[in-house]
Amino acid sequence: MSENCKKPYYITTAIAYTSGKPHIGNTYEIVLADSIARFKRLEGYEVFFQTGTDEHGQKIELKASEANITPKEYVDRVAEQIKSIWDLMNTSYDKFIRTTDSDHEKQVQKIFRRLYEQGDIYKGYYEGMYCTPCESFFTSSQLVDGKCPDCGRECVPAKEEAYFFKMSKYAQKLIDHINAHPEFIQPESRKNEMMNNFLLPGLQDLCVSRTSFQWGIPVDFDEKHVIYVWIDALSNYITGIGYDCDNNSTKQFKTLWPADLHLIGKDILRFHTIYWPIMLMALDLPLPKQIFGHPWLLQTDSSSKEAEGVKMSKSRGNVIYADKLVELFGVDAVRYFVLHEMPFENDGVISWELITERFNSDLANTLGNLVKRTISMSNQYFGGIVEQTEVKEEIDEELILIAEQVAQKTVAKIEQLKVADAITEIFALFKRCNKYIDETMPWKLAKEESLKPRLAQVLYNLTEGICIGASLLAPFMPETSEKILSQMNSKARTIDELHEFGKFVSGTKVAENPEALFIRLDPKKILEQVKEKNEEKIKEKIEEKKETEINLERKPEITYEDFSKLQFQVGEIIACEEVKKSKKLLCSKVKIGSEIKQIVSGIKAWYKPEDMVGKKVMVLVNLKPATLAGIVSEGMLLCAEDENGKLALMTPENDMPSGAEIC
RNA sequence: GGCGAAGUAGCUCAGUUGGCUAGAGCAUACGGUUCAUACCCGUAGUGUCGAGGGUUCAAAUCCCCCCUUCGCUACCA
Repeated sequence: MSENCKKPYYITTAIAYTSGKPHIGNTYEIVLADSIARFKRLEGYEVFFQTGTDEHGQKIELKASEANITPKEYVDRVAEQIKSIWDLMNTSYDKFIRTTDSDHEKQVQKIFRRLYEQGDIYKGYYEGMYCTPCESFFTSSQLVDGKCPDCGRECVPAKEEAYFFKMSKYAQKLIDHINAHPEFIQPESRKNEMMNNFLLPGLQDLCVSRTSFQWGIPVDFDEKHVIYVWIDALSNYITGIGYDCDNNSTKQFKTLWPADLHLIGKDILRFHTIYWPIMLMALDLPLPKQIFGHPWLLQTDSSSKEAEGVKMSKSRGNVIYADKLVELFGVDAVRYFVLHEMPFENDGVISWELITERFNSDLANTLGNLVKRTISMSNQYFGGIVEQTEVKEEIDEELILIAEQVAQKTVAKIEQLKVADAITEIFALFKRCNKYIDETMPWKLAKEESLKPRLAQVLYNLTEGICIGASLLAPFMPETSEKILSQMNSKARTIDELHEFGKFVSGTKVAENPEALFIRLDPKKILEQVKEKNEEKIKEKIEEKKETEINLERKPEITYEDFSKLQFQVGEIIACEEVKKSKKLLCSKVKIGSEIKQIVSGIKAWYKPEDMVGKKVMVLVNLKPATLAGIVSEGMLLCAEDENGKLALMTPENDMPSGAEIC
C-alpha cells in the first residue's frame, strides 16, 4: 500500500466533561480507543484519533464561581489535568478538541442557525421541574418524591423559553437505518434498548437551548439563549475535523467523515445512537459507521463487602484514579489490565488482588521472564549474537505456525472490537515460546559443542517469536513493546511483516544486561499499601460526612394560610406489605386516630415491611388520593433525605398518641 | 410492570445451527526441569452446566415454568 492511498480510519472517544478529575473508568475509554487507533495504524490505516473535553454548562459555571474564578479559567485547569492523564496513559490522540475552541463555537452557532432556518429547530416553552445541579428539566411525573430522579436533590418549578429539535421528523429514517445496519450499535443488545424504549414508542422533541445560565455557546440570533449540551458537545466529532455547514468543509473532513467508530460509555449510548444520528440527518451528512457503548470497569474492594460491583463514581467516594494505579504498577501494566480484564458486553471487574495476580502471572512470569531467559541464554552461549543456522527440527514447526498466524488472528479480534481477546492471542504465542524452551532444552544442547548450531537456531526461533509478539503488542503496551524490541536490538514491524517467520536479522547482537520488564509483586505488600490508602480514604470520608450540609434552593415564600392548608398527624403503622408490582413501593395501613388510611411510599429500599409495623410516623393526611402501581394511596409518610437519596421516616421524639396533630 | 441480558470448576469466563468421557486462564496439589524474575513445562482434578418439568435416540445447548442477579425503561404523593 503506497503512502498516499492509505485508507483513512477516524476514531473518537466521548469528550470528557470538565467538572473534575477523571477516574480509571474514564481512563479506560481513552486507553481502549488508543489501542484500537494504534492497531489500525499498524495495519496501515491513516488513522485520525480525536478526543477532548466538553466544557460548557451550568455545573461548570457554578464550580467556577465557588472557586472564585471564571469558567474559562476553571475549564482550562481541568482540561489540562485531563490531558495530562491522557498523556500519562501514553495515548496517541491526534487531536484534543475543546468545546471552548473558537472554531468549534463558531461552527456550532452556524449549525444551530441552519437547523433553525430549515425548520428542524423551533422556538417553544419548556415547562416543568428543574434540577439545577443536573441542569435537567423533568415532568412532575418523573420526579422521585418531588426530587430529581438522577441526583435526588430538590427541583424547582420553572418555565423557560427554549428551542426544540423536531426529533420525530427523522425517527422513521433512523429506525430504518438501524435495521439495515445491524453493526451500527455495538454491542447489539443495546440496539433493542434504544428501539424498544425510545424509537418505537415515539420520540419526544428535544430541548436544545437554555436561558438559565450563560456558560455556553450563545444562539447568535437570539442572544439570551445558550446552546445546550447536545448540539454543542456532539458536534465536536465533525467540527474537530473541519466541518463547515456552508459547504466549505476541509479536505480532512471530506476524507474522514463518516467516522469509523465512536467509542463511548454505555451510559451515553442514547445520545449517540438517537440524537446524534438525527442531527446528522438534518445536516444531510452520512452517519458514523459504528457506535460502541463499552461496558464499565467496576471496582471490587476487598476491604468492604458492600462495595462489590459498584460503579465507580465520585459521589460514592470509591474512585480509583489512574495516576495512583500507574504509581503502583506502571503505565503498561495498567493498560494491560484494563484492556485484558474488560469483556466486550458485560462490565469488568477491577480489584487489587486481580491486578496483582495478572501482573505476576501474565506480565512478570509469562512475558517478562520469557524475554529475560531468552536473552540471557543468547549471552551465555553466544556472546549475545543471535544467528540462523538452518538446523531445523520438526519440533520448531508448531511454534513457527503459531507465530505466523498470530497477526491475522489478532486482526480478526480487533475487527470485532474484542480487544481483550486480541491480547490473549498474543500471549498465547508467548506461552508457546516458554513451552518451546522446555521442549528443546537449550541448556542440554549447550553442553555439547556439536549441537551448538542447533542451539543457535533454537535461540533464533525464540527471539523471532518474541519479536513478532512484541510488535503486535505495541498498540496495547507501547513501552513494553519498545523495550523488548530494543533489548533484541530489533525494530517494530507492520502487520504485513508479521506473517512470515524469519525476519529477525541473523547475526544481531542482543542486549547484554537486559532490565527485567516487570518485577514480581508481593500481593501482601500491595494489599498493605492499599489498606493504608483505604484507611486514609475512610478518614477523609468521615471528615467529609461531618461537614456534609445539604443546601436547597429556596422555594417561594408562603403564608401561614398556605401552611395551614396542610394537615399533619401522627400515624401508627399497623400493617405493611410490599407492592409486588413495583420495585420501590411499600403499602402501609396507617392508623390515624380512629381512621385507617392506606398509604403507598417509595421506601422499600430502606425499610422492610415488618420493621415498619408499630412505628409512629408523621403523615400528611389531607393529600388528594392517587393511584400508584394500581394501589390507592391516601396520604404521604414524611421522610428526611440525605445527599445520597437515603430516606429516614420522621417519628415523634416522645411517644405521642396516634392522631396527634403536628403543627 | 414492559423490554432485554445473565446464572457453567475456588475465581474470571469459553462453550457455533442439540451429538462422543463439559473446556480455557488464574489459584490449588503432585511430578519434571534449572536458561530464567521461587521461573518454566507436564499431570491431576473436583463441576447435580441456577431449580423443576417437557421435546428427543441424544440437551449446558430447544420449549414451559420458577428462583436469583444485572441493564434500559415506566410507576414511585
